[in-house]
Amino acid sequence: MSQTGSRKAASQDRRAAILQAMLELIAERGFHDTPMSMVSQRSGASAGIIYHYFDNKEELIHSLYTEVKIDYTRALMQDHPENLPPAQAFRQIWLKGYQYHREHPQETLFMEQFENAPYFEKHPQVPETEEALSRMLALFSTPEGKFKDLPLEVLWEMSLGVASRVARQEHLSGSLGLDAQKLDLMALACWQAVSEQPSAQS
Amino acid sequence: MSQTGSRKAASQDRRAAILQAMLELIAERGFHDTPMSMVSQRSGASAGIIYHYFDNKEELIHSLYTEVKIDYTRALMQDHPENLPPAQAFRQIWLKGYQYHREHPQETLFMEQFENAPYFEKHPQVPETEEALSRMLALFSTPEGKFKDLPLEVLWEMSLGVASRVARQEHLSGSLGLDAQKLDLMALACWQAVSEQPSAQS
Amino acid sequence: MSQTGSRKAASQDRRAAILQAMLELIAERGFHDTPMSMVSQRSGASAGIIYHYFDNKEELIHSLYTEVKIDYTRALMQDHPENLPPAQAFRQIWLKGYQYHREHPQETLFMEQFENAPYFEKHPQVPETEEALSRMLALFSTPEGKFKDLPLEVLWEMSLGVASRVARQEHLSGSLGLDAQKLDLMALACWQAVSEQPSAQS
Amino acid sequence: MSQTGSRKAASQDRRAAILQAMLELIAERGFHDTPMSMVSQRSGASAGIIYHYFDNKEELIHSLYTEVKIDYTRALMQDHPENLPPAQAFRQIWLKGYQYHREHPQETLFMEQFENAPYFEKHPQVPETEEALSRMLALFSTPEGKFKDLPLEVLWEMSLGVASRVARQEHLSGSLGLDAQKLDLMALACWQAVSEQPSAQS
DNA sequence: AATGAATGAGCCTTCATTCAT
DNA sequence: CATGAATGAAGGCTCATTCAT
Repeated sequence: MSQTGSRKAASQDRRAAILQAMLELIAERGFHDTPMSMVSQRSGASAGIIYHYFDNKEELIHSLYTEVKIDYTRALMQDHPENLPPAQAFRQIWLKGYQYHREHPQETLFMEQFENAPYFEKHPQVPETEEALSRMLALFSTPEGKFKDLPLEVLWEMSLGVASRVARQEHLSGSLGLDAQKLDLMALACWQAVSEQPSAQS
Repeated sequence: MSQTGSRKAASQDRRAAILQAMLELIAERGFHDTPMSMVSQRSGASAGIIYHYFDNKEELIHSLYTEVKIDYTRALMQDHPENLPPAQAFRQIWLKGYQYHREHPQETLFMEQFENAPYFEKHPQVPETEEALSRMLALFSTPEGKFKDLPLEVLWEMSLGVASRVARQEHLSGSLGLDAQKLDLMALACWQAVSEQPSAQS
Repeated sequence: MSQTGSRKAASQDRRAAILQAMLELIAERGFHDTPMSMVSQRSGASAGIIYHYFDNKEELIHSLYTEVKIDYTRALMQDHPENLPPAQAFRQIWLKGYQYHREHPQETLFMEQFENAPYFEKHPQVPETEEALSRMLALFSTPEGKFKDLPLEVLWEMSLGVASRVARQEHLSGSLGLDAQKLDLMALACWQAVSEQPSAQS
Repeated sequence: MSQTGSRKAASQDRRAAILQAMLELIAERGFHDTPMSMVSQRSGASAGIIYHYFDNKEELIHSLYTEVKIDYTRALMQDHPENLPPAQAFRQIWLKGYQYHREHPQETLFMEQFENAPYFEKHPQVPETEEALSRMLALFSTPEGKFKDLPLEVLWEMSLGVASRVARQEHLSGSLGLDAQKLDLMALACWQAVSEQPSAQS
């Protein structure tokens, strides 16, 4: 059984290596400039065996997306502070999102590409993400701090979407000079955008 | 001269037809799932003649990007209101941006894809866009209304970037139920994000 | 008539320009890397009009070959010395051949390529060449100086063939350091090869 | 190991079949009238697999040239007689050269074409050929028999160059009626051309 | 006669996927 | 399970030739 165990482990390693290779290559070159032969080479797996783990290239990419999305969601929710005023909670989550994207540029580029690719059938919802999202939302439906009355998608774009895109731009074009103070200002700006402001209308 | 003129006109028509076909197809299928043969078919031009108008596929796409970008910029600046309070000016521009994206989903999808494609060398700056951008910026460096002290790229993502991405999502996933009131709220939210707020609570 | 004459002259000029362009381009790039469009460009003739002068690319090349071959033959026979001892006559002709090839590298490269191209149907004999050849031969069937009893083609390769190939090599690889003395030695060597030697067997 | 061996053998066979097909086709039709699809068909290999063995068409042709050149060189040096008077040694080598070209018309046509093709960058020296050439030269720098004081390229054209071109002509235009006696006479003629003659008449 | 835009067959090459070993 | 040679359908692009103007 220990043998079976190690075989299984080796198998999981190989699967992971393939996913990792695909992730790196897509970030570097894009979907279509990433031939399976290159994934094979980079991952150390033979061309044939990849089709043992994944039905085809498309399915491999969908699997990768699911894994990355879960990883990202976990990062967002990790060490989640309980009992914090909404503004603070938002700030922390926003900063964690930004940090994730900065520390995982490949994942960021990949998600961006994937979500922009019209030839990929709509990816099924990732349950982990859905659940985390609703947990997050609950934090911001309190008397002390509410979101504006806008669709969830819009709120997302105004907050974590901005974090993602700014982090991606920083990665691609070098630094934008965002120090801790500027990051705080950005988190605040997003909070001002999504939250009900005391005396809004200028 | 009328003969030369009509020949020129026909030639321009064909060029435009090719660009249009490429635009539609990229929006529908993406760069790499758009073979030149399909562009040829859709545009009614023969496969060979495309290379009379464009050096190669890549150059065709770059040309398309330039044209679309200019078109978009024009839309943003059209009927530009002089002597408006910054908050109002911002609101108008934001709404025009949003409107453009809603009315030009293909252009929107295309720009998004193009700007996300790692295999496209940096496209040369489009002068029209640069100029419009600086004209816009001038509107928001007044005592009555200033932008937050954040890089231009960040401000863009928090404002017109949001308009683009929300419009794109609406196009892809059907309506998000954004009526005029919600759009106003969104424009305001973006303004709150990018502008210096009177008493920013911590 | 003067108009007709000048029209005819212009027409001939154009024809010549086309042939010249093709000659240059083939020498520089070879048959197959010489598109008709390039011939059109270099010659200043439109793509369409070329087919007014020549049936197709192949016929154009055959016409060029005929012209070049006649030109070459004329050069060989020009100022032909009468009443010279065979050895002297041979030397003069050989040197004229060599000189032609040095002064006309494009023609030389073209003839070489043409005669080596398996896809060109056998070119019909050029009468001018045939006639010149037999006039030349007559010079070397005298008691004082005879050719060896070998087929004409062999004698050709041992004499003017060598001149052609050496001149071509010099052109391609820069100088081989062939001064007047060496050229004389080469002419002599060829004469020794083709002529009956007094006491041959070493 | 026998398995690996046979796989290797099969692989070598296929490589050889591709080279052979290319050789035949170039001899029949020339480089540019030999599409890869035809090489694929003639060799029995699929179109794609050719690129497993060779980077591209050009590299395939260069590889072919190297192989043919080595083969030719081997033929020239095979059973090389030691301690023969230079005139005899020359005669033997010349005849072997001629014989090779007669027995290998495809190789002959191919080499001729290759060496005449302006679009092929200079092929890297083939070491085997270089070495054989210098071994040959040594035979003809003795008191009893010397070459004329002419560049090596010239001597080559006057000797083995002639053998090649005559053999090629015989192949293309049928027999020139060259029996053993005539061949001996040709070998002698070439020797007379390249060697210092006792009393060279002017 | 002259132009040059247009055609479309064909070329070289790539690559997702399969399958004999 | 694993390998990697093999397949063959495209894909981007070229170019000899035609034809509307």
